[in-house]
Amino acid sequence: MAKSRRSPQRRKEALSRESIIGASIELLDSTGEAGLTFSALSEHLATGAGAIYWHIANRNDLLVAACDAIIARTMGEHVVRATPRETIRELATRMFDAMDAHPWVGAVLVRVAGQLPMVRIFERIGQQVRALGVPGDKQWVAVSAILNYILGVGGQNAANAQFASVQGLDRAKFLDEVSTAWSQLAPDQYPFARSVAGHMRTHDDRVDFIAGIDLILNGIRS
Amino acid sequence: MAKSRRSPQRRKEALSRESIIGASIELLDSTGEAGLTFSALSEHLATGAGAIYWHIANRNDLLVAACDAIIARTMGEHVVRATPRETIRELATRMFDAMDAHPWVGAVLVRVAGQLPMVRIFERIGQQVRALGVPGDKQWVAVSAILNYILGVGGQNAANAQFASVQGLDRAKFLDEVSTAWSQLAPDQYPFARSVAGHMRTHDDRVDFIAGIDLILNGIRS
DNA sequence: ACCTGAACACCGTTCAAGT
DNA sequence: ACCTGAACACCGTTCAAGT
Repeated sequence: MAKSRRSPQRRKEALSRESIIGASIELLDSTGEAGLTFSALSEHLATGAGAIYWHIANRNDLLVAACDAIIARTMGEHVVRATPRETIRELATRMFDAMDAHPWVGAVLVRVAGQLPMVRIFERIGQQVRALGVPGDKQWVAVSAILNYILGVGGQNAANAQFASVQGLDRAKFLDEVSTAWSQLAPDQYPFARSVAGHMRTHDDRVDFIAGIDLILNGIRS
Repeated sequence: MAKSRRSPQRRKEALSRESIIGASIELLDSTGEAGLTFSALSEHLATGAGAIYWHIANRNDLLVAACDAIIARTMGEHVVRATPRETIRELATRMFDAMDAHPWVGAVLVRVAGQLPMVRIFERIGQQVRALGVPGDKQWVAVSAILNYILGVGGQNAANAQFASVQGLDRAKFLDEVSTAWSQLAPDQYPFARSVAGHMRTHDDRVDFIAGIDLILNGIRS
């Protein structure tokens, strides 16, 4: 009110690490990992390309920060489950859903070994593995098995999503194509791949993912 | 002999897809994934950059082909083991060793869902899971669990190797640094990560990897 | 302290021209 | 048919100059 003049739509608020990360996530969700360029990002933020470097170190830093923002959200919310086993299932399912909603997360996650986003997941699952009563010297292997399985699935999902989007196919169409390709492999060399080609066409990724978690949990128990 | 003149050292034989893939693998092993550029590769092959495109479609095609060459070698050799379980352990161990010797393979592998290199591994493990007596409708989940675990570990190893090489550290020094970082996390937020920080410093990746495979195999049996 | 935007070095890919 | 190498479009990052 005191201000005599305001631009009709304030074009931007002060740039900040948070606003940059937020814009990056939007960009990553809509255009994939390759879509996160400094020119697209600076346009999105109505600023110069170089300005971004005042707040972040480099592109990789930005990618990890964006990934960590998703993971912090995903792992942050409280879990209300009766048993450690159910809690682990819940956490794993959340991870699946997060990587499904943001396919680039899976791809980034597999390259940030030992860094913050991974530690968050590791910690959360680790506490439950401990609560499960797994002896101390077996906890590392148990948690690693669950975590690496999640990362593997995440990477694959990211690859599927990227491959499908490059070809302009939706997910179902894409899986259908892969399934067809597998069913046409040489019968003497690829009998197993052929035999499960049909399953790939009809299966529910999410259900199979959780079945895999259950399988590993059974292995942990024994 | 009929030839009047030969260049003292024939600078190159005819370019071929195979020779390009071979040179790519050398380059990838020595300089990592970022080191595979068309300028480095064409220099290595004593040819022009554009010539390579006569034999391969693009950089990604080349990366997948290089990866597949390693996987074909790794999965190709015959396994002489008494039981399906031992055979799976052997195949998984080979994968670990291959990804350890060629860290870029893990990174490439997680992005080629459904394509040839992955199908090779899938098939090989699938046949053994079938031999294990797993019922038909559970085979997909069982194989996926093993495969995704391997991919997860491979991705992590690739990330570790790349991170370590960027910082000019050897693997042991690098793990030592991560271990120290984990042990300094906030005790109330990261009790589990802190508790296993010591294990990370001393553990044998390969041994723990196989322990994870055994854990999954136990889950499959139950 | 924070931002601008031109400049730099480098990259994958294309393509007219050669053999 | 296969190769050359200059040209193109694009990228992450830097930095002198502004406010």
